[in-house]
Amino acid sequence: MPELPEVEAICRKLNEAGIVGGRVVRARFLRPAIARPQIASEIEAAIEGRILSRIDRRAKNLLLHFSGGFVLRVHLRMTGHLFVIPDARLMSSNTRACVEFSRHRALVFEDPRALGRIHLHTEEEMRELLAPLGPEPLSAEFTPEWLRNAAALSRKPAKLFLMDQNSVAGLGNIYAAEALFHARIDPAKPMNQLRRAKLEALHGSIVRVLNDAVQSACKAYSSPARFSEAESFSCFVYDREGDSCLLCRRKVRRIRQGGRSTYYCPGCQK
DNA sequence: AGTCACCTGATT
DNA sequence: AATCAGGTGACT
Repeated sequence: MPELPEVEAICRKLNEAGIVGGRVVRARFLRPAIARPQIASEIEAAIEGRILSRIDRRAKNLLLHFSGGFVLRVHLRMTGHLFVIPDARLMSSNTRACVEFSRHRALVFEDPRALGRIHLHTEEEMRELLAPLGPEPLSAEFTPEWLRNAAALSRKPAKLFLMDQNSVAGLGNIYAAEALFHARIDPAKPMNQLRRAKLEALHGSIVRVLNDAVQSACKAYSSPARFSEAESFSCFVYDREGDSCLLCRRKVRRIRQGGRSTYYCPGCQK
C-alpha cells in the first residue's frame, strides 16, 4: 500500500537491514519490462560491483545511491514492495528484480502487478527528475504559508491538487481523502476558493494524518505477526462507501475524480 | 480535465 | 464476465 507513509517505513526498514555499505555481487531483472524505457541488462551491468552507499526517499520514490554517482530509483506504484531476504534462493514468483550482496543476502523487488518501475540515473539526472516535485509534507518546508500560496495558484479540485505530486509530494488516494475529511473540505472544491482557515486546517490534517500513518506503517512492517488493529491507521472515509460517517452518521459517498474513486462525507465536508 | 495503457488478482 | 484496485505517464 505504498503512499508516502508506507514508502517511508520501507526506507527506514531497509536502512536497518544491514545492506548499506555492502557491495553488489549481482543484479538481476526477472521482468525486464519494469526498467522501460531503460534496458534492464544495462542497469544490471552498471550496478554490479558497486557499493550501496545510502538509501533515502523522495515523495513515493526509494532512492538507492551507489558508488560512482549512480542512483537506482524504485517506484512501487500500486503493489510493489522492496525488502531484504537472507538468501536470494528464497525469492518468490512475484519477484521482478533482485540485487544480491555477499553471502546471498538480497534486496528483492516484489510486485504482483508488475506496474512498479526501477530506473538508473546519475546523481545529477536524479536531481533534475525530482526537481518539479512539491515539498515533502513532513518537512519544515511545508508550512501553512506555503500551502496558502500554492492554493491561490490552482483552480484544481482540492482532492486532485493533493494527489498531484508536483503540489505536495507523497499523498495518494487514501491519505488525500482522509486529510480532506479531517479538514472538513469538499474534495470537489477548487483550491483557490478555500478560505484561509480551511487551508490552515488542511495543512494540519495532512501533517497529522501522515504522521499517524507513518507510525502505523512502521509498526506494521516491524512486527507483521502481532500487529493489533488498535494501533493500525484507520480510515474515516476511504473505502467506506454507503457506511455511516463516524462523526455525523450520514452515509459516506463515492465520486469519481480524475478517473479515481474519491470517498467523502457529504455532511462533514461542505 | 478526462481517458487509456501499463499488469495481475480480488471481488461482484 | 465484468469491474475494481493504494500510481503515473502519455495521450486527447
